[in-house]
Amino acid sequence: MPKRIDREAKRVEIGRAAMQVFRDKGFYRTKMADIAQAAGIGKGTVYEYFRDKAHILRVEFDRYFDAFRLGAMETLGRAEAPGAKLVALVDFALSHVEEWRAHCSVYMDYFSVARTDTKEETFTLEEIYSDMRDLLTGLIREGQACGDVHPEFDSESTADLLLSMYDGVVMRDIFVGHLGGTSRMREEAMKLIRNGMIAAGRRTDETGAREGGP
Amino acid sequence: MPKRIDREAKRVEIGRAAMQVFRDKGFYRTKMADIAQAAGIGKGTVYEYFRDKAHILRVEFDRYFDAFRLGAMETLGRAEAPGAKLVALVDFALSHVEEWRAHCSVYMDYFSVARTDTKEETFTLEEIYSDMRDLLTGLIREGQACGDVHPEFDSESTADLLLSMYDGVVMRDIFVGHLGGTSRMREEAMKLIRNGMIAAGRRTDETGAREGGP
Amino acid sequence: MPKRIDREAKRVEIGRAAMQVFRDKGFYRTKMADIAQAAGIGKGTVYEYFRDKAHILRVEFDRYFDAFRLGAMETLGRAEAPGAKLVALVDFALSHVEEWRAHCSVYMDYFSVARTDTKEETFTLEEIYSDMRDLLTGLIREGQACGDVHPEFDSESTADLLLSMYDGVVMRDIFVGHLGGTSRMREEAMKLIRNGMIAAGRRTDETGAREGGP
Amino acid sequence: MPKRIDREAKRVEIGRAAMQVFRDKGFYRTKMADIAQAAGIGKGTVYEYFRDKAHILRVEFDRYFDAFRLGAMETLGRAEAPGAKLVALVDFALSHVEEWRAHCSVYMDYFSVARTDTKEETFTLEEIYSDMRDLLTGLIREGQACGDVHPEFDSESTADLLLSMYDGVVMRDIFVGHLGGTSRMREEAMKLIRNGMIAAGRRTDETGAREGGP
DNA sequence: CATGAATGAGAATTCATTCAT
DNA sequence: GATGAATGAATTCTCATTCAT
Repeated sequence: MPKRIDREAKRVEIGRAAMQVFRDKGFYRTKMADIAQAAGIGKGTVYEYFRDKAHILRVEFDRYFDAFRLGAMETLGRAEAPGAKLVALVDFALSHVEEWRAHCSVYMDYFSVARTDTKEETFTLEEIYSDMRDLLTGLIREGQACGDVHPEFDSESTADLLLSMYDGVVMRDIFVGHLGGTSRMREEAMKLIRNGMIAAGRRTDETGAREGGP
Repeated sequence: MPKRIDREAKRVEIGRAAMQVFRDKGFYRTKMADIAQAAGIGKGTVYEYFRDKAHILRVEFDRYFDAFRLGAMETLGRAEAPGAKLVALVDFALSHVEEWRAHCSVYMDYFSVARTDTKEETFTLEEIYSDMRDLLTGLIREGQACGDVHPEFDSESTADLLLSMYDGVVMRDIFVGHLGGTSRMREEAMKLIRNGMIAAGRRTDETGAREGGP
Repeated sequence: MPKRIDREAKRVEIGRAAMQVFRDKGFYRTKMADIAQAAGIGKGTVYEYFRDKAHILRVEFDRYFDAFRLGAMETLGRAEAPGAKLVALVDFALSHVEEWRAHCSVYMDYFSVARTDTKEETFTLEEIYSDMRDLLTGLIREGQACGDVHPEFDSESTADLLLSMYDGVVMRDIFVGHLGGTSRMREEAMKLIRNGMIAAGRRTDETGAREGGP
Repeated sequence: MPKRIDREAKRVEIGRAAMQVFRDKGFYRTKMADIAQAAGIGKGTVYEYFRDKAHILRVEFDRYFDAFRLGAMETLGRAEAPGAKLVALVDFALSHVEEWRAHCSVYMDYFSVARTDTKEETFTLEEIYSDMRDLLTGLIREGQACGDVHPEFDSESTADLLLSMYDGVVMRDIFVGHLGGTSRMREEAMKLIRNGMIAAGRRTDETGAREGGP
């Protein structure tokens, strides 16, 4: 039992070290030796914990996506109306980016590896995008049904757009790189969505009232 | 009397073939031999036209960014008011994605290579982002000054957000992959921005009136 | 608990094998694969011990020159008079050629590589030539001052000439190739130098008296 | 007929240009393109005049050795006694180095190529060395027979030694590189040989009397 | 378990040589 | 003849992965 825990702790430690290196040099330019060195262990030892280089990425992003899923569910549970849920979800997603900055910097590489991997390993990517897309589409439809969301928006395309915004913010972080940028972008995004999509008079959510009635 | 060849045309041709392969297999998994084969030429010939693999990417994306810059300038020239310019610019940017789909699919790899390149080659990336950011920031400020744009938006962060949306849409294309998605996302994005950022009563531009109101 | 290996011993072993191949095929025609095969190891393993092909040469000739330097110093320590030192030094140098035949055969390639190397690695060549030239020049001058050496010789040019003789003997070995040639050339060289440079009556040294006479 | 001459002139011109580049970069690092550029012609044109890269070397050194042979014969023709012939020959050989400096710098590469060439082309090298060795051996023997040359020298080994001196002086030039060095080395070499090998009282030759005696 | 020495498949790149114009 | 575009054989070098200790 303690063994288990030690092993798992070490795996996490190696994963963290690897992500750090991926972030600095990019996945493809990172050598297993770099990872081993960063983790302070021998080259062969990495293979005791991960099948191969791509596996590290996979495991790390499984953690990332699991946290995302969990947070998203919690967020949805806390809000009542569809419009509020929608806004809260977007807000959560962008805040998630801030919390997982280390992973975001490597996101593109994960994308690239997931997309071009030849072994047919399962990468969570397509699945979670599909899930989130369905979720958003449903929320928009419900929101429109109850008058929270402007009816002029096409639910599917708008869901795609929101996902794209999320992706874009993730990428942005890689470039601009200075802390705080994401947080402020998130605020603007929230304004944009509230103003642009949510019907006036419904723009209140638990994140904080933005517009108050008459 | 030697063989006369339009080197520039051939270069473009090889570049096109390379982009095709990059799109299919990803930049890092693409071998120079693949490119040569796709272009129907010998392996060594590729090196007659490009210094190395990354150079192909660089040249192709220079073309991409040049076209972007040109189109953006033209777009700005056609609109009058800052708000209209802003909307038109976003509209153009998203339409550019549609036109240059082949490049967008490889965008992430360009990102990755540009970011991690060890030789100190010049990649246009940072420069154009910086330029566009300044441009957008300026437009938002002007728009706010003349009442076109809601004053609650922070110009810099909002510029970043719009750039992120652009990046996100570019990426999206890689995943969803089916044509038309981008076009419909663009429409939703325009609605969102008009509704959310542009003051009511100013939401008309040459792209088409959306809300008139007396 | 990992595999323990005497890295230095293995390095020497690979170096030896490489020199053998260089000798047979010449440096430029030798492939890393040849060296690996000759050393009975894998291609990649060579790179664990040497940066590249030229590095092998460098390391091997560092050993050669170190031995030369050491031997030269010892030789000088054993002789008393300048003339005797001079003669003993030339004698040692030529005997060194015999001992290091394997290296001499590759000497020209070392020359060539050292001279044209593009990376700015340090090759010992210029340094040791410069050192030896100074040493010889000094000895000749001292010898002339004390009457051991004929005064008509210009010390610097004669030092150059003696170095050239050394180089020539090194090269010769490559061509003639049969053992023993060098040894006999050395004898003739000693006669020539004793007769030609050393004043009669001083032609005795510890290497063996040649002319005594009252 | 004029065609012939033009062709030959151009061939010489290309050869000269090639030697210049070989001298600067070394034979192996020189590309055919470098040679073409240095000669101011197209890459393919070089092949109109030379079979391949090694062929340029071969042709150029044929010219070098032809000149050597011719000069040696003339030199021998001018001297009378064996001792004088010997001295004159060595003197000529070293002066030849001075005259053909451009070739000497490339001598080692010629050596190397000649030694390791896989196609079984004829390189003059072994032949001329063998010829010169025989010639020198003969002269020494004759000189000893008539009392010109000290009897203690072994004719063959001494011939080898003299050849080695020649080789060494050729090499030296590559390193030291400053003009004049060779000329002064030659003077010292002549002193050494006259004093060391030639019997007193016979040390006069057409190059100039050195020792008269009372 | 941990390790790092060994490996060889694989990719980039070079460049002598050919040959259509 | 002259040329330089095209080529692919040849070589270097890298690095993920294995495995004996």
